[in-house]
Amino acid sequence: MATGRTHRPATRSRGIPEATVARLPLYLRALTALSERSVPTVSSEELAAAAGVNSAKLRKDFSYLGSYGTRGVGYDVEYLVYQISRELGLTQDWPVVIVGIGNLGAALANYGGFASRGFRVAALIDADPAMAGKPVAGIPVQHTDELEKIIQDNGVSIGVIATPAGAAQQVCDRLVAAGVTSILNFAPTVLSVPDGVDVRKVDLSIELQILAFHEQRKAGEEAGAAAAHPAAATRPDAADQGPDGDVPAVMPA
Amino acid sequence: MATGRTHRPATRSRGIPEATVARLPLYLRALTALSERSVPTVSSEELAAAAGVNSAKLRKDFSYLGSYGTRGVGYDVEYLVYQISRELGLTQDWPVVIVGIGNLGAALANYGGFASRGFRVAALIDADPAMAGKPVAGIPVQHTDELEKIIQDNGVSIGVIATPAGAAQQVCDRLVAAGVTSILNFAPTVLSVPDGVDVRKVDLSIELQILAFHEQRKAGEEAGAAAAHPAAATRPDAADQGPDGDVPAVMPA
DNA sequence: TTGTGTGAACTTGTTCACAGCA
DNA sequence: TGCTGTGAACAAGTTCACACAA
Repeated sequence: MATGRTHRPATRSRGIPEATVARLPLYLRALTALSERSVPTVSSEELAAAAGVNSAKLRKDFSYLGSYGTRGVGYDVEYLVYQISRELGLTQDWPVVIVGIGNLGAALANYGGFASRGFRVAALIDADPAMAGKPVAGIPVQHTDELEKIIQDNGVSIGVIATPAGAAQQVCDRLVAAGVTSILNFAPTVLSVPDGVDVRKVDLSIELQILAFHEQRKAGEEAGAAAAHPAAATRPDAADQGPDGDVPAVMPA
Repeated sequence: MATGRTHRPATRSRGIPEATVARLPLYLRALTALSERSVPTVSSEELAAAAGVNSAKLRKDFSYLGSYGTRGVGYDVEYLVYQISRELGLTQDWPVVIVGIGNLGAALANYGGFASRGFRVAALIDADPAMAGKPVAGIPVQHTDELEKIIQDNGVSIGVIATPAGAAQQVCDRLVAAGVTSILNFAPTVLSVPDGVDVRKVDLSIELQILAFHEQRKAGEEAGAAAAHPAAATRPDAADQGPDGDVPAVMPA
């Protein structure tokens, strides 16, 4: 166990590991699907398969939240959905603003999963005066000049930056100054923010480069097993999606 | 990794930790910016600040690549750009297909950073016959029927899935069967793939949920220091971006 | 019997702090 | 002198394996 002291489950579990937090949405999605199919209970094994992780990890993750399962049976789907939602703070409504309504911003505005789970697009903001008033995904775009007012009037604490890289830091500074404390950044730039503000970044080109690295490695390995022809031994049921490090790598000191 | 078996091919000493690989693109971007400003050398301290990490980590990361710095001086920018590019496999050209040309697919197709660094959009594919032939970002959309042919003709090994969740697994299976071995998945679904295929996922709603978790926690902590008014102590140089940060999400099969 | 919950072992990643080279 | 390169300490995350509740 992490902290020496045995913590009380039910209410406030201090210290849920970050890696666990990052997986809760995954479990939640799988559970929601089960819930829609009116499945009453799941075992860690089944749920883990659905979420693409292994079952020991899932059980460990859940143990940080409390003891919500029943030995010999499994987890109650509805109950878990509720507990995880609460833990993630999704039982309340989070107004979100999207800044930068280009291709990507529009895609985000149209993204359905947005609204579905506690998030509400409070406003779309763009620097181009020609965009002002034009509706995107049914929401009229507002000009950057309104940014501070929008944030304050709507009590927005989460902002999404989908501007070009050059504008991102400036937009970020204004968001933060206006009271935003969590930022999801799609611009390919490192943002600097004061303490207490969370930034998460999503970066297409970084993801591709990581894939290229592994791809290159595979190509260099034309010696191993039945490589060479991927089309051949397609066995589409590998199931276990979750763990992250492929390429364990030898690492000789 | 999925099956207990640690697949450890005969590949040489190349044991670059996954966490390091995930940061190399960051360093590369910072270095490219320096290169464009004709800066000849950087210290680990400066480069680390530009990339949003701390300098010890950066030095450790570089040490896995080799000894490319000069003590007392720093790193040669051009040389490092080359070494990292090579390590990431960006000295070759990677043809990529994007499947699902909705809002998001179009945004991706238009994304400049795509082409800039070794990646080339070889084709855009969509299931809607009405889309066929329509140019997006200057590239005509092709129908899903052509998928296998496109992959094979262009030697594509990296595929981007930007379809609705319901179609993602099927598209994935076809991509893999046709020879794709790396997939970047934007659909909110767990994909199952055979061993040897890498999947990385980008999921807006997961990112937002993680932010909501931290946001909720902040709200519950209204006791701490300078609470309530973030606008106050703005100190825009906190530098280190990834506190809990990246949480990549490599999902090998 | 079944499947959760969890100490304990293990693996991976980060930070420290300093030896040693330019 | 200044900054890299790296062993060693530390921290976080994952997996194992089994006691134990239902």
